[in-house]
Amino acid sequence: MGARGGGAPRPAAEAPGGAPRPVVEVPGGAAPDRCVRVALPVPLGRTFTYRAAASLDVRRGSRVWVELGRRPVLGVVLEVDSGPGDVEPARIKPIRAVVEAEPVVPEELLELLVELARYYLAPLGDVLRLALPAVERARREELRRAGVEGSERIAAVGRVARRVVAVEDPRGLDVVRGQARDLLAWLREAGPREVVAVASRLSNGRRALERLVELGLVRVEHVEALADPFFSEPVERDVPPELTVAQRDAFAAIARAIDAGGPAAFLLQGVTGSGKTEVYVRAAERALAGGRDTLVLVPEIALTPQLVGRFRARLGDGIAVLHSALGEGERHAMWKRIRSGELRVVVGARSALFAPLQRLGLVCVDEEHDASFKQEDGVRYHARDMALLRAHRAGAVAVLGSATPSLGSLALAEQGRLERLVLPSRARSGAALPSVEVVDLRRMGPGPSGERLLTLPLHRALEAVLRDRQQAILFLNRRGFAPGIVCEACGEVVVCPSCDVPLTAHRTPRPEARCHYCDHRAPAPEACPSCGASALTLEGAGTERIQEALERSFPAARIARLDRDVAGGKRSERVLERMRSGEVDLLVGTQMVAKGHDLPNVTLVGVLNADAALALPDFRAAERTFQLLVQVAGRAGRGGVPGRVLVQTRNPEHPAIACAVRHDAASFVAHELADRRELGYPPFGRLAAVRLDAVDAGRAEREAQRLAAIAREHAPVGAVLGPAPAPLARLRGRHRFRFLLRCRDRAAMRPALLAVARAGHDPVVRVAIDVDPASLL
DNA sequence: AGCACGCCGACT
DNA sequence: GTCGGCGTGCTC
Repeated sequence: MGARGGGAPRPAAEAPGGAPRPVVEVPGGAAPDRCVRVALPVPLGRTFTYRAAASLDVRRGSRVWVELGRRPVLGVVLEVDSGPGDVEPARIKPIRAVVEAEPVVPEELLELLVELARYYLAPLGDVLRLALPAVERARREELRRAGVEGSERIAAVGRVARRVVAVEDPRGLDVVRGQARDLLAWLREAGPREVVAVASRLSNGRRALERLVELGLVRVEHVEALADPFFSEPVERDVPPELTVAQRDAFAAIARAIDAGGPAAFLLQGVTGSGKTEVYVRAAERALAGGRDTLVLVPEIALTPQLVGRFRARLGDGIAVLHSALGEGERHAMWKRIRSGELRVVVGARSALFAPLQRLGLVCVDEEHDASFKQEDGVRYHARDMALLRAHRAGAVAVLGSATPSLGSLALAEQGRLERLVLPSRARSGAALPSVEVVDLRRMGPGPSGERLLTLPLHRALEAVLRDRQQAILFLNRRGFAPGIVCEACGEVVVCPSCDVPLTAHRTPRPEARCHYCDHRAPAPEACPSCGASALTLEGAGTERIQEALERSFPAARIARLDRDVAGGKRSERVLERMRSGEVDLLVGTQMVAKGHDLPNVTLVGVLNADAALALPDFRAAERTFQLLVQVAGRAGRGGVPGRVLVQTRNPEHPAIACAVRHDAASFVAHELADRRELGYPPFGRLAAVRLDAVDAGRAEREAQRLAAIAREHAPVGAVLGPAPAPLARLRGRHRFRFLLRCRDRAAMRPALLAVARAGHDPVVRVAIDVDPASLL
């Protein structure tokens, strides 16, 4: 085929920045083809060049259907008239079709994606797949069926729902009576609704609806269903609460920036309960009023139903909620409604960063310190950092909110790159900060229950709570019954066969030994796998053991446990609901109890072992511990009753613990920043980790040595640390090594990372470059 | 990543 | 004699 014809390819004629020039002449004097640079959803670290017939309307951001090898793929045009580059012109294939000329993502977002790929050394194709719903990467069959004009059909996936729309009509409401009249009034007021919602609203809703359709007052149209738990129940609009003085000041500053329409960035620092959400909501209203869209990022959407509820209650249903429970079709439907401008506020976790809002004016990142904003596999981006970048690019206002801001954000505030806004007290009057007491585990034996972590002071405090019919939360960052299974006879610890980490003993629902790093499970061993003696004991305590001990000591109390074993995702909300309604007196749990749930009758919080997180081999261990303690302590005394927090530790003088106890964030930050400065760790330097793993330890190590040597050649002296076995030296049967790059700034680090990325490697070894690692584990 | 091509074992 | 295993190599 191919009218490649007489167009003798010119020698690559390009001067960077020079006038774009046609490279392929079309016989007969027709307008010449252009070369177009296209990003494809393949994990190759480069773009591809295609020919676009002059008649095709292609622009930067257009989606095009091209052939890669022998398969059709959808790509995104990055550059029109790019010239052939160093590709032999004869090899350049034509664009098969322009799926839609209108840019698939806003220019600002496309720039972000390109920049993100560069920053994290990730293939642009991988980054594109993050940003486009799966359907947008359509497969061969779909493309075939869809044909050239097929963008709509390619996209038509997902369930279809029926929606009722009031028809523009000069007649008043009085043309109908009864329920039909009420219904019409509601539809005209509230806008389109799904048929299901309409029918259930009135006792005889279906009949009323039929009547309105007969009269031509409403129309039923087919749309893609939302089928979303967050939308299943209509939310009553609520009245904006009055702002505190601090909220008003913070909002005023943000509103000024929004009105000015320029980029600006704020750090909104406020303890839990100080009303950050209300500031976000008002800022979103302000942005909407000015014709700009809002993006709200939260650490985990399942844990923030209150925040979502608040947004819906105030802004109505024009909100997209993106969460992991959405199916591919639903996600896609949502994506399209965002892109079309129908939904102008997006609330979601990490990946919502890529929501195709057209006129972004406000980006809020709630709980900005939360580590889950960092993607830990695939493209390892940090959603908070990229949110700042996106906001800046889009000329939008960024608001990072937290009770315990990350040191990175605090450093940015000090440099004046974030404007700091502080909400000092709790919005609800009468809710004072709890008193925090230290229990020194070194001087404390086991309490009356016989359990070491239920010390006497804690035991007494629990008794008081139960006596006063209040509630308590006990926090222990360790699920299962016991974290160690040890043989009394030979001293061996039972470890996971594929991870070399100690197995955790579980008792419920059945006695088992489980690995917390892979899915290994085995029936609880009867005898020592190493010496055969029947002398295994369970060392240490996890949440299950604490729950058991509490049940023994307080038989009358109603006790619940909240961790990944009892409550994955949705069920955690049920446990919390039982707590809220007073069906539970004592709640034992892991991280999950620390997040911002509002439990007004909780007056006691016990941190059973504050040292657990401190012991991790990670330069951020102290920061994490401090944040965790402040967050957990924030669970106490949110109602009218003052709260009490007991922090059990063997390191009472450690700054992370001592400062958290005194509510003294400033001292902690000063201390920790001084440490980081001395060691050249972020925020005073840049860090990148190169992680390698393979089944064969020798090959992984050899590759680590080789790549580290390459990095050393391209990095400042002393910047490469390692390689060394990773803290979890074997995981899921693979041996892990890593080395670190620690540089003054990004520019110093980049050549070494590029060299590593380009070096290629032994195919049995997996290599991942992690820029700005969130965890060194 | 896909999807080809390519070169060695058990089946109609 | 073919179907099919996944090794390796390329995609403008």
